Amino acid sequence: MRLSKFFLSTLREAPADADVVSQKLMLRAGMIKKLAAGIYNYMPMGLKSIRKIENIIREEMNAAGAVELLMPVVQPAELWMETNRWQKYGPELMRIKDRHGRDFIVQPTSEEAVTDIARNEIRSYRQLPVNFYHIQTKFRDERRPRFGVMRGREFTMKDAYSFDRDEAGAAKSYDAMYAAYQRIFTRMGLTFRAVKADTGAIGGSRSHEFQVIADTGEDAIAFCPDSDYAANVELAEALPLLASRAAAGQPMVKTPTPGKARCEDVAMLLSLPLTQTVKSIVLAAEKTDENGNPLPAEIWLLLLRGDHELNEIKASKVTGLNKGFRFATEGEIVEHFGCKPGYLGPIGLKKPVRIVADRTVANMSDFVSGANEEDFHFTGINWGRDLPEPEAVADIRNVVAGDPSPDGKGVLALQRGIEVGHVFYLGTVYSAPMKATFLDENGKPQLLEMGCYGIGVTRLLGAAIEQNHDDKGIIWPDAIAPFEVVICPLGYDRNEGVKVATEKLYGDLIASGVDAVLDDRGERPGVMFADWELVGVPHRITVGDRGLKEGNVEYQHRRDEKATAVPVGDIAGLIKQKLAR
RNA sequence: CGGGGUGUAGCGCAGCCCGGUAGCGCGCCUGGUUUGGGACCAGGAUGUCGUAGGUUCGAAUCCUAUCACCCCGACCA
Repeated sequence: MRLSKFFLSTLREAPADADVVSQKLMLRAGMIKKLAAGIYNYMPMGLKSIRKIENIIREEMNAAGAVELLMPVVQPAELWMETNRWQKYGPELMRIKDRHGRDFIVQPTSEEAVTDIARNEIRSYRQLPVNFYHIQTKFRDERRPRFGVMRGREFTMKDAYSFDRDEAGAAKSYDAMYAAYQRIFTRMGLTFRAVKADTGAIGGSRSHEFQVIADTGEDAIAFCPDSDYAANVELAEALPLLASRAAAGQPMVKTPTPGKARCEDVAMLLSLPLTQTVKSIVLAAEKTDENGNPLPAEIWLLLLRGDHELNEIKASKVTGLNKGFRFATEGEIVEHFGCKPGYLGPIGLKKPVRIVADRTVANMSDFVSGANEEDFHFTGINWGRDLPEPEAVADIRNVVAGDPSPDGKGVLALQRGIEVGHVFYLGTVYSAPMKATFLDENGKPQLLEMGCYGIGVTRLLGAAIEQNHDDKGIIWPDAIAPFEVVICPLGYDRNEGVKVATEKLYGDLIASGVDAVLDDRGERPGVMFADWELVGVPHRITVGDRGLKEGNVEYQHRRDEKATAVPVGDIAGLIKQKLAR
């Protein structure tokens, strides 16, 4: 591609409303333009990378046996009513009406549409398994769109849906997709990790997220450097840090702790380690009577060690809290504890509450907790002696670095990631309400077993940049760079020698299938270098009069400090070698 | 959704308090000189000052409404 036939529009300064580095760089490099909150134009330079991402995905999906089709962006509400998602999805689901007043949605995902296809088209077990996918525009009306294309409202997603005759088949389909995803992100040149993820209401163990590792990621990942254990912190199991409970060694004492509402402050005041304190988190579970009338909320006290954090997803799996909960109001807290937040604890309650201790807390002894009296804590608290054993002991905290790995093979480390893919076993959650069945060998209808597999195409663009940039701009991995190579001729418009050598080189590269761009603007070198470093093309060849006199051009990788001289005759070969062609 | 903030040229910003008919840098256009890290000189174009009302002789500036956008919060005892 000659730049004069393409379109490049860079900015020296990023628009003021850009919040993350990938968004700033994409805007500055002219890859995207914001049209509205969370809605972007993809400019030619951005689209080039997107197409490369899509093609890698497409090739690997096809190789894994999936079949591409295309389902519409606008879908009838009736389909979404069948699965009850019309009611359940909430305001993120964009709802529109046509001219007749009929309800439609703008698809955030396509389970309904694909299940509708499946129930109409799949009649026999002989047609199974099958995996349909498409790469299509999605819309989710995010509460707060941000992070550029990483959490936009409109975005492109590859979503695949497998259909199998039984769970064993679905497991195979799942494994095939898992393997395909490994290949896809590897080919893109990204550092990533497949982590175990929450399965929500569906349960089971088959759910993995593919996380691109980046410090700026929204998700926290726990992994074990000594094994292959990796899980989203939402899910990562926290083992008890105390194997057993030590015998009580102190009497329980009410201690003044004026103004010290946080565990850290109390520990410091009393010169105790933070690990000797217990924090109290009060939740409320709404209750209704048989007729569905609201009853007073049931109040729960969750106890965590002072240095630990509540994991709400884990809490939501505790029996009694699994129907939904919220944080208790201050009124509810005062009513049950007789005290304002800051000095709460399990001892001296005004009204009974249900108590859940984290696994570690359950094995603590001589610990410190609020006294349910403003400006007082108890020290030397012991289970069984000073208060009854907790009603329930559960894993309700986030793991922290240094925790033992759940597989028993070392300790956990934490890192941050950007979720770019998710593979998920669905079972019959869509096929059942939509009555998507096939006939088995005995002519009996059976529900289709499903799995779904998503890749955020446009999010990948941002994630790749978050992972690969420096203060000058983007540094694309070869496979998803808008161009693989840029040729910067110095004096293209006025030096015949440079022009001839450049044209020859450009012709050679194009003929070898290299995706090269020739900067034929005749710009000054500083302008060209700055632009292409911003855009992030990984390989640069500089053709200048000075080098040509020695028979050389210059090669510089975007990560190289300096250019190296390469004989004119060797450069095309060098590039092909670098690109592994 | 709650709180805060901002809307002035393609981008970044000043002007607003104290009303008098809009400016700076970058970019863009023309000509010239330059040409190995975002050149220089000269000339030039571009704004319904987010929108709609109101106050006023006069509104970017004051008032009201509205829209858009951004930030923070909604993991906490």
